Amino acid sequence: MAREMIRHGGRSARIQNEVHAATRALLEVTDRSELTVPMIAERAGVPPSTIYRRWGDLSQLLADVAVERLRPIADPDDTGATMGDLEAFVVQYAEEMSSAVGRRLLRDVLADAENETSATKCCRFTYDHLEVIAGRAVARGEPGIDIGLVIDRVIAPIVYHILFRDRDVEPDYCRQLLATVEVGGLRTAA
Amino acid sequence: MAREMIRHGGRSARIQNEVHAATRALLEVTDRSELTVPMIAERAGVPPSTIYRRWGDLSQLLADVAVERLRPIADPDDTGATMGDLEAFVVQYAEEMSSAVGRRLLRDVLADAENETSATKCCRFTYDHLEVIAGRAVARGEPGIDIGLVIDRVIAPIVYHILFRDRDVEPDYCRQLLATVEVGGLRTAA
DNA sequence: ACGCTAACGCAAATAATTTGCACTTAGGCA
DNA sequence: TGCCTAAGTGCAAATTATTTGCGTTAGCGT
Repeated sequence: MAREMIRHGGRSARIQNEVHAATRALLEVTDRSELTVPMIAERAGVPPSTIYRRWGDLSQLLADVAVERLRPIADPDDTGATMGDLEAFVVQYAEEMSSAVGRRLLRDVLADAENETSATKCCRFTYDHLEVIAGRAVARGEPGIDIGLVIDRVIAPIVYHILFRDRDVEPDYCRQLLATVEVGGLRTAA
Repeated sequence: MAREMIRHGGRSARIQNEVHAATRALLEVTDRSELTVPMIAERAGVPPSTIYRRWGDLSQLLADVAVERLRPIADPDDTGATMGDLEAFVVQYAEEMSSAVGRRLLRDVLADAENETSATKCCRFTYDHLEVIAGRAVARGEPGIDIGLVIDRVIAPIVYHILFRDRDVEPDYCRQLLATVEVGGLRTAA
């Protein structure tokens, strides 16, 4: 039987939690550039070799931790109206991602050269959130939103400016971006 | 005299060139994840300590090399018309950046946690290119282009999709993005 | 040409990463 | 339920990468 056999429970899971927790805790007080695997291992109470075997190297571990932190814990706020939902989501997204912590998470996710699935997962989170908002719109009988258009017009510029630090992404700017998908009643993508 | 005293010529410059060349050469045949500083040092004919002292670590060296490779060697093509210039530039930009090499360069630039100037420099290149095109437009008496708008509407989505790998950025898609800044004769940003 | 010192090369010391082997244990199966 | 098997772990030795002190080389300003 060629079954996959990947362990999820018990010790394995406990170790994953402890390593993740140790990483998060150390990132609070340590610069990313002086964070090391042995440091995390000691704090988590495991030997370094366990971390190397399981995650490969520091950047992959950081990417894994970052993805977990970026994973949404709840659906976007329901404001009762599609544009309200969008605005609430986008403004909060920009605020979180442009913070020092958020920026680091974004970079950790992108830095991980192997396992490009980190980046894919992370952008999936955004897509899923927008899909929930789109679903609500339909349920309410409002015109649906074009998710691809929102990503291109709103999310992408925000992420670009955060990554390249060439301008702030304050709420007003986010609303300006959003306004461009609103014209003509959330029209379909070009 | 509190002059800075940074050396640019002679040996120092030669070493920088050799290390850069060695890095580029090794990246052709080696996966980024198995590239090491001692490897580059040997190929460049310098001791590893020289690299560590000068660049700090591998990711900073890779970022430095990436910035140099992204630095434009010439002004964007002059097609005789503003939209033609823009289209030529954007399509080529997307093609270069979405290749395996381009994607790696982009990530190397962003990965470097210290010295965030790498990212800034790199996005400056794009801005400068657009400024040249904008300057030509004015010189021809055509309406000027809003560089911020082009970045938000065209460059940012392209970069986003390349980094997160959630869709291809083929020429047609680039032209669609460009079309949204063309409506109303290159109108001023929102 | 001369002096000053940034940048270098070397090698020893330190730290990180890899690896073989024995052991533990999650999860499937009887 | 209680075996069985291999995924996952811990340990420690071997390897490899990184840091650092110190003497030397060579830009650059005078």
